[in-house]
Amino acid sequence: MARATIKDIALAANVSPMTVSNVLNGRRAKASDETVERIMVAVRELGYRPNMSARSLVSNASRMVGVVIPFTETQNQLLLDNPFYAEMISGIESALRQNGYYMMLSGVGESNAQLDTLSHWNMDGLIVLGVYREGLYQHLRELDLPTLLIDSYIDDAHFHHLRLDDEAAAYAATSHLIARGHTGIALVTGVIRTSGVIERRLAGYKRALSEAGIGFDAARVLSGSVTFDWGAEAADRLTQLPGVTAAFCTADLIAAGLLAGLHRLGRRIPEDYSVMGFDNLPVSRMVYPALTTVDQSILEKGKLAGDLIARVLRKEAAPRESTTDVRIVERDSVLDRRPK
Amino acid sequence: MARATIKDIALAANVSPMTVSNVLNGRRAKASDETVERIMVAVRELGYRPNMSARSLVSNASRMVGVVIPFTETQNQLLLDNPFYAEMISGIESALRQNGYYMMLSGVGESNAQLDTLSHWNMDGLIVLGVYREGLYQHLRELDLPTLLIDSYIDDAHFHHLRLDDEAAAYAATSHLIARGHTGIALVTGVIRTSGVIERRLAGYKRALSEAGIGFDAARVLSGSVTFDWGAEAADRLTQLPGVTAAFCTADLIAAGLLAGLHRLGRRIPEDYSVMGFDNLPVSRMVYPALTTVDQSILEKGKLAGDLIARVLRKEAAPRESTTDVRIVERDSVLDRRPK
DNA sequence: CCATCTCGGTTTAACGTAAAACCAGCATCT
DNA sequence: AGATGCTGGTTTTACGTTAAACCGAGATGG
Repeated sequence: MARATIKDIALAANVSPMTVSNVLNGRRAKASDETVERIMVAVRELGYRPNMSARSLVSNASRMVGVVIPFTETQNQLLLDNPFYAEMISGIESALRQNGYYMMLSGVGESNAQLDTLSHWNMDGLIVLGVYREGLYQHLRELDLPTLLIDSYIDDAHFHHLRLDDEAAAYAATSHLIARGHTGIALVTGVIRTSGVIERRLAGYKRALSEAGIGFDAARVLSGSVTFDWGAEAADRLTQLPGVTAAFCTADLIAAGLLAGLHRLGRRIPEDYSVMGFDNLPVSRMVYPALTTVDQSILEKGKLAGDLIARVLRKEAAPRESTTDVRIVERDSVLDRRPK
Repeated sequence: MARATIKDIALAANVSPMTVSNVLNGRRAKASDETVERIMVAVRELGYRPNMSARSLVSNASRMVGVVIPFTETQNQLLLDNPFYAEMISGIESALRQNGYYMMLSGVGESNAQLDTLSHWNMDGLIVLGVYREGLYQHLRELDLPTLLIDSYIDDAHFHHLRLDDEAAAYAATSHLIARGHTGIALVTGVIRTSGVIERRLAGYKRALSEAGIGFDAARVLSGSVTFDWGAEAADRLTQLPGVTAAFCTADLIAAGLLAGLHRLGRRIPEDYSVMGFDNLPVSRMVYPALTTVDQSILEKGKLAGDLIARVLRKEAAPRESTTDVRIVERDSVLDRRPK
């Protein structure tokens, strides 16, 4: 026997299909209690499951939100092995679900093909994580859907934004090190793209130095990629730098690599070098020593993103731009050098 | 202007909608090159995007495979923060995409609600990661879809299976420690459910001991959960055990915790305790010292899973049960105690 | 020379659902 | 008494696509 449809229910409950539809979707309270009861019995007995394809076709909506994350650069693979994205997605999914929406995950790499697949499924809205080439944003605009960009500084009224105050966060982290007596502070970071997150963190780093009367030295900015391997490599560079006693890494993944690299070179942490991370990923507790880091409560941010897009989809008032807070988590990777 | 439909294309190319459909889907080569060309031009000019809802409705298929992972126990949240699942999903998605399928991710917790949502969308097949209560499998059977279970020992001809030889893997790991002169070997593991993965690993551990003439001591089996925190806690228990010089953890996450716990207690690794993990997660390289572990190439396994279900959906011959291989990765957390 | 096949399509109908318009019967106002 | 509104529905139509059946013209076969 094929799956029961709304018509089968109608037949069994002796009403019209439209009444079944109305009752099931809680529209216009146009049904007597008795009718509702008959319908519900039929639904249960026939094991009715709504057909979302049909619903989506006729209503031109899907109750699905597409979530876009980058593909890895080398292989065309979801960047889920980056725990940052993984945690964010958990948060998004959770909030969407509680708002009655469903998540459809898609990676995006060089082509827009995957984005198209999303659009073929009639997404109600989109959440886009991370930074992409400009062409993608053009494509997003053309899809003309409610779209929330996370951690992106694209300037366009078409998009909603969720991000943290990267400048202030980097300022806070650098100041944390300065307050503990460090003056030789390196910045270990990913690629500096214009108009991006890292640029702003660099600005915060500079401001903290400048306010403390420490001169900025471009040689102390080590720029690579947001990976463990780059962190490990950066250790070699860091130890060449005279006068440096601390490193602020703009990602925990980089910091973890730096720790490993410094171990390899026989340096002690935090005695020889203090290290700060960024994100407060689970891994920051697992490395040795546990990382002092900037917590940006990724899970909460993801949930907020889900709530925001749900608000937009319900046509409720929602801010065009939202900013989340940041907080420093002290663990064991930073030495207090101040004289007692 | 609304999105162009197949009818608009038909009008513009001066053919019937059916011909457009046939050309676009490469069915029965029933179109002259010239017609194909005209259609393609129209498709490009009108920016046609297929409507999957309509397609799915009429063809009763979706080219989507549902991927089920557990929710966290405490909150109802995707267990994506477990890098094991994250990596597996990357692999699955990649393979599905290459086979022309799309992935729809869903968490499952206490209720079957989320599984129902999947079924409302007309999934073509399912991939189920991890172990659940029996009720879920009953529900899965009722959905009557091609279903691949990963790492599950449910015995039912209705399902396809993909797993590794857990007994042999644990045997290999334990033997690795024995070969390096260890005789006091603890097993630190998650919850031992009947008919589960861990039970088999326990069996492999026992067999290795027995073949080496080492007596099995139940006190040396520390069972908790597959978390960093349990590993950290287990350090206290481990250090109470007389004669123990090594621990085989059935997950890298546990091993990472154990390392942190032993550091806290001032023990050196591997000098005081050798530690082995399982999975070869990225984190196993990041901890200090880097973990010797059992690599189960999760990404490849995920890809294999995607390929397998695609084969089943194409009605090609596909094995009911597949087993993947395992390999030991030597790093710095195991001491060779054999006399030189 | 008639039957059959192939090519390049067309026509018809249907998938399951919901929006919109409609309607009968009764109660209520004025 | 006629207009109006409410209750509890029903009917009609449409969404975009594809499966299945059909068809005319020319080629092929015996």
